[in-house]
Amino acid sequence: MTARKAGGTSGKTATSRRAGAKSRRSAAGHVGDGWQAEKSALTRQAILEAAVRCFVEHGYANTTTAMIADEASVSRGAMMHHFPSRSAAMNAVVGYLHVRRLNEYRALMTDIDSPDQTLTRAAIRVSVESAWKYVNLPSFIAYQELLGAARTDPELAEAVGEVERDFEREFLKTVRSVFPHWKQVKSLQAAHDLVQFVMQGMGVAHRSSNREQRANRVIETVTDHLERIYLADTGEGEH
Amino acid sequence: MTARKAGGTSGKTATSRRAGAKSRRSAAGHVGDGWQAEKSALTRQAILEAAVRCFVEHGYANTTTAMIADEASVSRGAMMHHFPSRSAAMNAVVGYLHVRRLNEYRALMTDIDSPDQTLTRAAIRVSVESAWKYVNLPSFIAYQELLGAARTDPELAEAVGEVERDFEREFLKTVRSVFPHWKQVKSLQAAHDLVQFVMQGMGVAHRSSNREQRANRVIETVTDHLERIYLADTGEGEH
DNA sequence: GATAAAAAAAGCAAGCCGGATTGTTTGCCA
DNA sequence: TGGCAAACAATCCGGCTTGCTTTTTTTATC
Repeated sequence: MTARKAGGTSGKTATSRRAGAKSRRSAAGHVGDGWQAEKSALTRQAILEAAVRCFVEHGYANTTTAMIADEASVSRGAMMHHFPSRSAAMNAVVGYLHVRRLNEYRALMTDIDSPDQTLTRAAIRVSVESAWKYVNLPSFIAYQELLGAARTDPELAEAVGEVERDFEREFLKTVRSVFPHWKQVKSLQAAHDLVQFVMQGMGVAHRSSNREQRANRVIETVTDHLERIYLADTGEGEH
Repeated sequence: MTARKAGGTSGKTATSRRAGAKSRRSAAGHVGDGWQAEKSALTRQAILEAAVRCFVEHGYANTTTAMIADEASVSRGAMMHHFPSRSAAMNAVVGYLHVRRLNEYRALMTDIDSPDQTLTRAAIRVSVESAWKYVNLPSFIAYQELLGAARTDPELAEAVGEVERDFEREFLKTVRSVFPHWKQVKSLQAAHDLVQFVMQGMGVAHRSSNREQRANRVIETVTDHLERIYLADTGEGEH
């Protein structure tokens, strides 16, 4: 804060001359208030995206603030300006990833064109495959890094916990909108949970042997299962 | 890689390796025989166990060598004597955890007394619940920490990858011995994969809301599924 | 009321410092 | 000599401070 003040008084003459030159532009172009803020927001965004890339490549713990700044092509000072501390940046990434992976999941899910009246096995399968694609996305991997770190970091845990509730709610909402013919909310929730946990489990099982092959088999199995549940839900199985 | 050599094979049998080096001593004075080596092995063990506790409580990344030494009640010098570098210790922990969680999983699984001729639904359910218990064990959590770190740490990745193959093989072997009546290896493998991934997924989903409740529901669902597969395997479902 | 000068603030760059962590070295002891 | 203890050196990272440039706002003057 003292630094702010000290910096302000300096270089007045130079500033004044230039300010004169620019004021014309300001009057003519009427750029208005915002474009500094806009640029700022752009830098912010760049930093957050860089952070995600760093998480994916180096992991949460190995990601330093300097690394992020470098990846975002901004100085450490700029980084510091936008996020006064490392944890501030990390918390911001949590929020950024929240909306990003929500969007990406929705994008994957709404690719499924489900016939209006009935749910085909093909549609179920595509949705399961989408979930698998989802957990292989950078945004998921980065979020997983945060989740892992949050286990032993109270501050991060709070930030993550806060979005987690919202996330699950939105997640389920998306699924329900994609599968409107699925009547029982209860069984849909159960099905959704199963898929999510399986995919999450496969997602974090990086070093399993034959990962792809086993994933495909599991996808097949889960599709079978979902189809059966679905038929029980709409068909004879009710109650 | 040099660390790999030093610590790699060690995890499983610290004593045996050391015995080789000290053969003359063990040949000479049998009472004293090991006592130096034995004490050494004891310290080693204490360090490894302390490391696991640290992983669980603070996470892999936040665990320092000093922390481990303190938790194990040994000096940093002693720690350094047994494991010349941090990574050497970490690689050793991989080996230690490998045998430990194998044992723990077996212990959980062999608690299931399955009737000799047929597999009851109750037995299936207990096995699924065991898997759930398993992923909540400290050894699993610690291993998960290592797995996560290994994603971006080549050296650790090699150590983990090495035991991972063996682990999966032993895992499956255990399941087959518990469920000898399950005929088709293929479908048993698929079932086993499903259970493992689901549990792993739930295991790492620390911050989910209603975790316990949802876990129970998933356990129920998976039990249903397994029972059906099993019946298809042994019963009408040809082969 | 318009306009130019001045002040303030915002964005950004770079250097320094303290703390933490790791690995080394030296020495002690049974 | 093997097991171990403690001081030591080197490194790295995060946060703080300082200072410069550009933009926005205020103020004083015509």
